[in-house]
Amino acid sequence: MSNVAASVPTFRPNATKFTPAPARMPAAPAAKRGDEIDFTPIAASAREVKFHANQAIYFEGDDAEHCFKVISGTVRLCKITDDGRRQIAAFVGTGGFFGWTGATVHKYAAEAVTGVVLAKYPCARVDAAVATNPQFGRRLLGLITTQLHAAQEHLLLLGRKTAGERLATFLLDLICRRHGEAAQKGRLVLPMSRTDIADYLGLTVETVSSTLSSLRSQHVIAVPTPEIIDVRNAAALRDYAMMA
Amino acid sequence: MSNVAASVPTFRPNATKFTPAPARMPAAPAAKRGDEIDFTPIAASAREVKFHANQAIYFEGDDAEHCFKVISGTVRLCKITDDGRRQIAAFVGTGGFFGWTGATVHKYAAEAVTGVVLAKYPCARVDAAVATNPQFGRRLLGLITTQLHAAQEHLLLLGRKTAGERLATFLLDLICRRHGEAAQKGRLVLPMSRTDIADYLGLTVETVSSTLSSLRSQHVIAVPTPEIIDVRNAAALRDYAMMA
DNA sequence: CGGATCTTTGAGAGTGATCAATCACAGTGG
DNA sequence: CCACTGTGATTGATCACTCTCAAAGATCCG
Repeated sequence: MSNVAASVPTFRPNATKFTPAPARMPAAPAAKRGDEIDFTPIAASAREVKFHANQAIYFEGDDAEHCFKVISGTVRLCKITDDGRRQIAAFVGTGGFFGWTGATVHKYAAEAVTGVVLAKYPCARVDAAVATNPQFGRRLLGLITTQLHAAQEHLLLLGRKTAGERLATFLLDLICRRHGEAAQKGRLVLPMSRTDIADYLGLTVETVSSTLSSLRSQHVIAVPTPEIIDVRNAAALRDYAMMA
Repeated sequence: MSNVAASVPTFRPNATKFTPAPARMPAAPAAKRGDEIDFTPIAASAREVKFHANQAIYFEGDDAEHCFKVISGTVRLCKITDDGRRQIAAFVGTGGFFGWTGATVHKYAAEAVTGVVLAKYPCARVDAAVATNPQFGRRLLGLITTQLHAAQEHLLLLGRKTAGERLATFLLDLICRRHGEAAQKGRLVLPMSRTDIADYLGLTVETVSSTLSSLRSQHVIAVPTPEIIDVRNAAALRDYAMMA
């Protein structure tokens, strides 16, 4: 099982040293969200680790020794085919949890999108906590269930939506989740590249770019810099996303 | 939130009365699989219910009062857009579990593909069992985690694979899961229609049909009747599916 | 200022969708 | 018994959305 596909850089030596989540990720105090999990039952076994942008956190097929909670930054979870095609299953932002697998190995790779700080927990400890602390197990179950629902929603996007609908849905999702509260309402600061967006939405970079340009020309959004998107007409965006 | 999309029949009055999973689903004694769950902790609260082919079990948005285990037959889990586009997130076969949601409502619709017999469990009971019986919670967590991984694998298929690869992957999956052990190795008895397959794979009926014809003309498969597919060359099928 | 990476733009090509028959089969009623 | 009807599957022609290929522009950093 060749995890390291030829063309996909997972540990770029020339990446910035660490860049602790730059302006892209304002240092807001990680407002508690409903889908966030309380790890106090296993807090003692936590260790803090850091990764810089585009560094691999683990590969698909690696032994599942640890799972992680994002303290700051953004992580992508992805699968890669032998010929290099990549699909990003999810972006995990501050407060998010990933890396849990019932099996002995990880089923997908995890990579840092920005510089990230993570809390690292031994899977064995998590499993033990589940087996002894029903309340903890219940919360973890709720978290994984939420992730399953998100994945199913994404199936609809990848299977049945057009490029315009995908982009609009993506932007609206970001507005809702608001990784790192932007100062102004309607302003999105994207932590990820166009390539990442394309691999998340099942499109090519070129299609992402031209679709954004199309939205821009209709004054639905403005793109002052590539990583900043101002939503000028949220209603039109919702129409585009095929949502009531 | 209009669940009942105009063109999609969810409760056809002219459907066969019950047809308890015909030849399509041989009455094999549901060999225990690893991803099956033991519901003895809440067995007392179970009730057996039946649905005939194409009958809705619940709609997206319905109150999440029950979850289900498949005793016999096949169920589809799907989402439908306002304009009628449908995406099937998963097929659930004998022994499978569905309908669990941490939230108060179901996040997707469930419909019988064939005539099905289900064991029905109150969500509240399941939740209570999770909160009091750590072993049960642990098993349920493992089950949902497996479903999440399956969904993520499907994301790769919908986002990055060609029509041929999708069909090949689908057939190989069926061979592995082998809903109802077919007598002979390599013979698949499809419980679902071409339309269902198309909505599962993010394609149209026509593309599914012509892709199957293409595989047939290359002697990779044989299709004696529309619902029977004999895999003649599994190796070629694996090549098609882009798998090592 | 030069080099690398990322983004944008545009022209052309191709896969899968759309549109339109035809076929196959089961159930129904004459 | 057999035309009639309705549903689902198949096939083919055409279309279009997105990909591919190519190049230029933008930004960052040395």
